[in-house]
Amino acid sequence: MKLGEGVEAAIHCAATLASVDGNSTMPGAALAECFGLSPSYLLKHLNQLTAARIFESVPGPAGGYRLARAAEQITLLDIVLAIEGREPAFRCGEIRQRGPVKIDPSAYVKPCGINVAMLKAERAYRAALAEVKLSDIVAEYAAEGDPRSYAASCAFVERHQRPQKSASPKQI
Amino acid sequence: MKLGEGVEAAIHCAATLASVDGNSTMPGAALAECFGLSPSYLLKHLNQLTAARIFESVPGPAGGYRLARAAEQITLLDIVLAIEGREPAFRCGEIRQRGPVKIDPSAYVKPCGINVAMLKAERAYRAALAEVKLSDIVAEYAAEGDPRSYAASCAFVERHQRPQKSASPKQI
DNA sequence: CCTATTGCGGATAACAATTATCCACGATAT
DNA sequence: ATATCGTGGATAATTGTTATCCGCAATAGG
Repeated sequence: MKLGEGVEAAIHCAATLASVDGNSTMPGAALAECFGLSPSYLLKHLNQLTAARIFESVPGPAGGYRLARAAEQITLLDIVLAIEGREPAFRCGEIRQRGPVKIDPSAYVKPCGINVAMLKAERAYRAALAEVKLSDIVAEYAAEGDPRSYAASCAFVERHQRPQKSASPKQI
Repeated sequence: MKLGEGVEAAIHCAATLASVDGNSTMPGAALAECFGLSPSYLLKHLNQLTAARIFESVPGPAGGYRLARAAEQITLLDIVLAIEGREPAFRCGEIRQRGPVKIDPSAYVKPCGINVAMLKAERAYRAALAEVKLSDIVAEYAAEGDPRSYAASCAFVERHQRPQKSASPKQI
């Protein structure tokens, strides 16, 4: 059981975007630089987050990314699912009906008890992630993190964020 | 986030071994046949379970595998950790201190808040798995599963289990 | 209108992990 | 003695992850 590295990058980027002003944006290249990540690969993940409606993207010069909604409305689960996909970690291959023990298919209408237990555990995992809001992460960082580090992050954002002419797009 | 296929195989094998008589054993080849799995690869997983003291192995003809302790004393977490390893799914790469924002190392003595939240969620996952005993899986299968399927499984075990001469090894 | 900047998507390659197979070896019941 | 079985190592086949590149569309600013 392993999460891709993209998850860590995605959450850090989301936390960073949470502190840009109003509807300003931050280019993907700046986010990559901020964490020492390869820009070309990070863009893939930023794309997934945009597709999941967690980020919004603005093309053109002065373009970039911003949060699609308030940090209070984004959970760690949203981000993890956007990067890792929605399929459960445990994939039941129904091996119970693959050997010589296999009998009539009508005997397997009930889901495999093992699968049920594993999925239930994963629901607990996801529930725990859903309880953590992006705003919690940012608040904890501002309150508990080292003040110098926090100031450095804010300065970096200040330096790279770009104000937008048009107002934030209307909600559909 | 994905679990290896070995987990499904391991749990099914454990549940099967739970219904062998006394200190009888069942050969790995029989377990592989039971679920239509490749024998040579399944042996690797059975080995991991033996190393984790969940299974016991007996060499020689009439040898094979059996549970190392009662099914009530084995949880799904035990099995998952034996196969997947004990490292957490989320591996914090400390990317917060990899970009130009990085400052003095003394600013990063506190663990990253993101890592804390992710590890907490995984503890919830493991706690849920620890609550499910192998005996629960077997009992549920006997009570709720299709009677024909249950009978077929029992017959398969009957046919392949092998009684042992010597008593179960003493607990250390 | 032109240009520079930015996100998007596809194609592709480098790399790592998982899955699978095979063989020589030691143990042991018959 | 011999056939059966688990162990461990070596090795391949397969898949997934990580990373890079290039052409395209969008757009702010001159």
